[in-house]
Amino acid sequence: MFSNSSKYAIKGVLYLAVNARENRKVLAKDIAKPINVPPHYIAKLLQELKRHGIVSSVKGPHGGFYLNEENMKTQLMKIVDVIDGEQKLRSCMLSIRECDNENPCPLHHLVGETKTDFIKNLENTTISDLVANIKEGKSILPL
Amino acid sequence: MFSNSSKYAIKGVLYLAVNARENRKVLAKDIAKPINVPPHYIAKLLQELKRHGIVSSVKGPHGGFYLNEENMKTQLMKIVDVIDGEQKLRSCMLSIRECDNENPCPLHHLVGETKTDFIKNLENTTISDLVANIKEGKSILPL
DNA sequence: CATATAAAGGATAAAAATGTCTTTTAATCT
DNA sequence: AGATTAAAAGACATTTTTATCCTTTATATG
Repeated sequence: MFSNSSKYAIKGVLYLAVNARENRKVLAKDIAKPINVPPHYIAKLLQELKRHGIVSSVKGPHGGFYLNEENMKTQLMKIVDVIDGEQKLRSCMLSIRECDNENPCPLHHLVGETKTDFIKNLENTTISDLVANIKEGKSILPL
Repeated sequence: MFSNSSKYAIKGVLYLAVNARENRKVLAKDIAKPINVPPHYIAKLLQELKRHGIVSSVKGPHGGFYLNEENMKTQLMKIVDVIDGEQKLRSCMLSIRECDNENPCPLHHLVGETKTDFIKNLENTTISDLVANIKEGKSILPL
């Protein structure tokens, strides 16, 4: 569906959403174990996410990563787009360029609304939505 | 969603379904161009599919690949399973082992029925179903 | 039976994804 | 200012996926 890297990125951001705040930053190396991702790997991904304004960070003593109020409003799609590129998700099941509703490839109807709905969900769901679900017990940690 | 290799495999099988029969076999190298897949690559994939009884082939003069009646009944899921492994498709969006309906990961509900439906479609749809759709003009070639 | 044909199989190469390590830069604290 | 901390950046290593090439085996045909 999407790459390991995107999964890692989402897990990292979600971990920050639950465990970090501006006055309670988390070090890259302390995120790695709880979300089950190699330390240097998650560090790289968080750097990239920071560059795109999806997470916040401060260097030096008492530094680390966190999400501010604005970051919490990030759509899941934004994360996937930064890491994998949105196109990867939207492209035809058989990678046929001309495939669309007018010219559907042989698998097009098999996916049908399904895929469109999924993408809409990624666009409409924010990090804080996911956190809300967790707090309401609708979904669970750990990652 | 699934790998390039699976896409190639599906395209190859579909091409055979439409263009080959036991008395009209197609050479591996002649499949490559119309489905837009490297010649040696599709040859490898067809070998693997043959091993699993998904396509038929004969060596030597007037040999080549084709689908018999039985092959036409292959479920799409079978192809994906042979090439990618079914598990890849079924696994949790965040690759969390314990994730299921009782212990849903934070993305679980986002996919919801959607993914289950898609997998059911792959299981219920056969090559001849896809060919029928093409003949009825519900989906289009080329690949 | 010899020869040509085409898949099968094995080895290798290239590219992309994943993972690790080292150095540099920025912030904090004494 | 100097030392320490931690992210940022860049280089490097490994693994997996994708792609190509060469040899072997099976089949048909003259």
